[in-house]
Amino acid sequence: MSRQSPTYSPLYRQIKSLILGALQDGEWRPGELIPSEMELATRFGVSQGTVRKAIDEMAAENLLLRRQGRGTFVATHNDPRAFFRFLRLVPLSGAIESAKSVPLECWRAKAGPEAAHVLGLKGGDAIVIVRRLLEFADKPVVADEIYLPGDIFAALTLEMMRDASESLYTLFESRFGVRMIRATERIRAIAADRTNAELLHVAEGTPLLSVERISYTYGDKPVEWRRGIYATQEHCYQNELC
Amino acid sequence: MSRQSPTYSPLYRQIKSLILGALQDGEWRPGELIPSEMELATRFGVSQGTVRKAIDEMAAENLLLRRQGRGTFVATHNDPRAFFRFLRLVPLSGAIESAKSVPLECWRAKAGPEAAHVLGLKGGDAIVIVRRLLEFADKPVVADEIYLPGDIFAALTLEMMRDASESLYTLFESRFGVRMIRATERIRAIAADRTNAELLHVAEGTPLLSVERISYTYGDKPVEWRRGIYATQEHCYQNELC
DNA sequence: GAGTGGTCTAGACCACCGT
DNA sequence: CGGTGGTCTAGACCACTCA
Repeated sequence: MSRQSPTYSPLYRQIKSLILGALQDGEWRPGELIPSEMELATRFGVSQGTVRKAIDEMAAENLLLRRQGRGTFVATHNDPRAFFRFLRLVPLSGAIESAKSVPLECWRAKAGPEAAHVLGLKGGDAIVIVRRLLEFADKPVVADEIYLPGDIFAALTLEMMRDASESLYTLFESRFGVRMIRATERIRAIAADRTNAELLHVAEGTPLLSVERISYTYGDKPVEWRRGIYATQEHCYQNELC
Repeated sequence: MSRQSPTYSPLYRQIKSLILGALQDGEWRPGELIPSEMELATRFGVSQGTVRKAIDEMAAENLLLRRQGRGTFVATHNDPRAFFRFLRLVPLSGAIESAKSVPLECWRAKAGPEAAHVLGLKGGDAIVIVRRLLEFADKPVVADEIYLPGDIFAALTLEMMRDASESLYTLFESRFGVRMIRATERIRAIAADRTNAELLHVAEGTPLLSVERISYTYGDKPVEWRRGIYATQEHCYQNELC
């Protein structure tokens, strides 16, 4: 007889929202251990199975990482598995190469209409722009230009990126408390202009991939706009369809 | 005290294997309704919850499709959701365009070393080669060359593909009983040669995407090797990283 | 209203990890 | 050894679909 509200949401999804909120508030930082399922169950006043289902979904979305016998951890980019989820470039040969990030420039600017739109800012808001190279086996393969919201990344410097042995996203996590959750990429083929030709050591006019990425953090908030130019003479962008 | 075998597999995974086997044997065809969770539970002598967990995983892998109140169905490519999982090309404008497949050629050949290797055949084994165009808004955007194992696709003809209003993969399902489960794609940038330039109505030398796909059916068996040439003047390859 | 998948609970036991 | 996540069960009830 009693009618549920039209926007029915099962209990485990409400629990999921609560855990998500705690993550967003920084109650547990990336890489940290969160309370056990039983603890969370008593905290939220539900059964362990309900907490389990909430965590299951969040683990499937790569927000949490379960480790049997140890506990559940906040996912982090400081982990090879997460790293290759966001860098889809692999050598044609199949060999395993380590990537090295070479920061070139880092400066402040005011957002143009396009950057403002993508990042959810107003035109003229402060942004930070980074240019960097990605090298495989000491050869340049990717030239990135990265646009970041100025309010969050005001303190970012070239030195910071040079000193960091880790990936950029790991740096963003540890220094700025921003964790990238997901991203969309739009890929097109372009011809190398003079700048890209020099950076990537290819002839002008060489076909290259243009990979435009928008990255989102908790709450689907866009926090990075990036255009990567990929040389695909000896590498390719690998994707899984499933 | 009793020690499990070193290759421990939980009950629900064994159930999953049984259901997978039934799918592979064609007990239920793509699009068909499979028995209810309770029926499967009694059939396999386990609880409903165990069957549920097996089906959960298979639904997550896009092998099955759950529909509340109706039942669980064998996934099929005859479904827009599945269709766009395998065609990642979208218009830059964001408008929704319907794709149209235009078969050009279809002939028999013997597998060269590369095709044989990819498709798990012996060199010289029979294969079927298809060339076709994909048009968006009546303009050619993709030129595909498709290599198929001859033993399975011997009966494939150009007429068959012309008559089929559905997608190629839907045709493969209904006429050949082959369902594509997953695929890998390797993307590179190339310059248009004369053939591609004519097919796609672009100037010779225009940068294009080369998308090489290997598609797998049940049991991770490769059953399609495809090279697509994508024109990205007005479209782009869109990918989700998560 | 009957049947389906979806949620929630409670309890038992197992596999894994650190100490 | 104790604590964690992982599995399995049984049962109750809810939401959805279709005849």
